[in-house]
Amino acid sequence: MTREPYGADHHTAVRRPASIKDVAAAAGVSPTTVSHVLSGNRPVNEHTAARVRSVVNRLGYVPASLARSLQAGSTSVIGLLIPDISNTFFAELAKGAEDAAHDLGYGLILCNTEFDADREDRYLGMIRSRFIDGMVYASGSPPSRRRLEALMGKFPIALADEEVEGLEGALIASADHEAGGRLVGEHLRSLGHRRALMLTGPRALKSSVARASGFVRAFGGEVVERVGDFKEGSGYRLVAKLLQDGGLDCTAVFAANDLMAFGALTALREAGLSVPEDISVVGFDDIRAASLAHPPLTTVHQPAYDVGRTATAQLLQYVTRGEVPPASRHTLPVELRVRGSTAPAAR
Amino acid sequence: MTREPYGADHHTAVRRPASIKDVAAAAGVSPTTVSHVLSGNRPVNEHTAARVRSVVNRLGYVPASLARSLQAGSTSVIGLLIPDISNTFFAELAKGAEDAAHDLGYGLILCNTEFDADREDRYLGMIRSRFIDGMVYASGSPPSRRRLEALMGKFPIALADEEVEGLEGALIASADHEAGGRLVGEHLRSLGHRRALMLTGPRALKSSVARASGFVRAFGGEVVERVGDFKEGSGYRLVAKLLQDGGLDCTAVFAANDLMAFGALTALREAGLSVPEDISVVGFDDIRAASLAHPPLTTVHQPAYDVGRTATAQLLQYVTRGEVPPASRHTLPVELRVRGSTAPAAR
DNA sequence: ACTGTTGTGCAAAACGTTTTGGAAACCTAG
DNA sequence: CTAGGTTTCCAAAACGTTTTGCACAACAGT
Repeated sequence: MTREPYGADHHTAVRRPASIKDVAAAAGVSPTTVSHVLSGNRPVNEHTAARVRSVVNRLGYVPASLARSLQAGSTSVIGLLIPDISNTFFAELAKGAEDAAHDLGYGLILCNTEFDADREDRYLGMIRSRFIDGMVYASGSPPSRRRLEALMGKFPIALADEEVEGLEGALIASADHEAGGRLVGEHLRSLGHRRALMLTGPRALKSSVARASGFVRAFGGEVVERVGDFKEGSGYRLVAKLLQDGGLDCTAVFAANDLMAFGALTALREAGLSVPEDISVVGFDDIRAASLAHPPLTTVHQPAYDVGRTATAQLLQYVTRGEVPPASRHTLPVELRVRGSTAPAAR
Repeated sequence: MTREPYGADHHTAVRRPASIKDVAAAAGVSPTTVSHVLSGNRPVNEHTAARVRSVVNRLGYVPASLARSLQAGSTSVIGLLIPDISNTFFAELAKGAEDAAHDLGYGLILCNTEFDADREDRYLGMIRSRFIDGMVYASGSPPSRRRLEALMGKFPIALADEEVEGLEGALIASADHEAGGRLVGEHLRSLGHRRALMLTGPRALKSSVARASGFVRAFGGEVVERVGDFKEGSGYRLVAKLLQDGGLDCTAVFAANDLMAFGALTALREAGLSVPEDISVVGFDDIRAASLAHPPLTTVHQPAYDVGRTATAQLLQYVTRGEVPPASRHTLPVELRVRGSTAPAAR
């Protein structure tokens, strides 16, 4: 019993697809001509072209993009490296990146790292092996800085919303964190607040530092700072701790992101304080839940979508020309969304 | 003035990377040997191997994965087609898919369609041009059925959470929508509710129908059905309309997803009704905002992550063997999360 | 001395395209 | 009839790997 070269083993096996040679043979022309017919790269006699096209249809021929990419020297695919796609901020950013990529006919590989350095390395390997033409990098787990630095000059990379410490010379698109902090500061000041608690994010992140400094400067009043980790639990713990250790001597809380703000809200509620009557709370990011929460959270809207879109569009501008992008900064405007969690300072 | 072949135009141009030939030449061996050294596919004299490795390092040689893929006949990349990555359900699903892909060394291309048929077509083209080895399909915009059907037998495709109407013979992973509806029915019944409003999703989606039928069967009481579109606005409008047209003659509302439930909540609140005292509300999905809302929403937790992970893992099982997956169904368990939006029926 | 066996490395084919320099045939104008 | 132009198509090279068959040497066992 002979074995067929392809398929027929069982109906589940994938059969060899038609190649350009098959089409050429069936149409009685050379592969060159088939290529020209399909690409329109050079004129072909209309009669021959029609015959080729009919064979293409009959055989269901679709050019192998791999071979095309190999020849062209680029894949029309880029990567998007982020820590956690289930975080709505990054999901929005991804959406913007995907849109920008799609507009220029590029594909986008989702590189979700879960903050895992090995995983990040593996994905960065895709750019070194030239499987992707570029990378939009939005992770910023500090240990990866060195590796990134080595790649930066050789491959097209754009930084989205992360100004990694010590990484100058990069193409960067990010929200105006400083301005966001400032808006909050002005808002609370105008409501008569003079003493506030600020829950910051990790000190290593420039964005985190910028939010805090913008706030402190604009607020003018007294600010107590506590360092969190951008997670709900840390907002809860920091506030609960303060409440327990002899009370929270302030009329407003500014958390450097919404998640921590929610944690703070829970802690305050549990302590019998009501928001915004007793104390005002402000977040940062404007995630979906912010407007749905009770009370709806006053927060700084971050243009996550635009950050992703801008970073990607900028990157592609250079990728399409086969260039490594030069240093440049694109700062996107931020907006204060005043909702129900802030009110005039209690007296 | 002569033009250099690569780079040196300006420091921004990408220079030609070292190829296996360059390495071979520099090490005084054949490309074959270099390949064997790196792949370990055949033994090579340790002395020669060391020399080759040193040249590899010196030149910073990284094999071009494109060429490798072309030769191997597969790219180790699959696609994930979804309508909207910024929807937390799909973001979770994507996370599961990405994890499963990563485990087997596969990359994942994000195909976000925004429910746009053209966009979907373009992405499906990637599988026909064999740029991706398979596709996890989670969109289900009805018009694409025919196209999908044509692909199904020829390329590896898995359906995630969408049992597209009339598309049998597929590999499917989905949550147990029917059971979810049943759980809600039982819950409300046990709280003494006898008359309920059900806000369903589009009739064309099997999942939507299953949620409703499971609910109706288990609830037993009287059910008024209204068809929505899974968006917040439709939940709001449907309830507002009913309230206006002579009152809502029921003690509970079951929305086929959380977003519509939020819309319903808003409409009820605006009408002066309080939840859950006057009327209970239940959602479906358990998106992030559900637990943060006020009152926290009772809902059915859908294992989005597992759906994505299972669909992908199953698909890859066949992809790695070069087979098209056979029909099979993987139903994942669902869980009722009882929170603050449901209470015993008012009398 | 013959026959294997093992170790080592290379040449060439193959994967499926696109691109480029001509060749052949035909036309046109002088 | 010839020089130059057009039209139409093809052969071959190139993209960068992996795989396979083979050659050559060295060495062992008989």
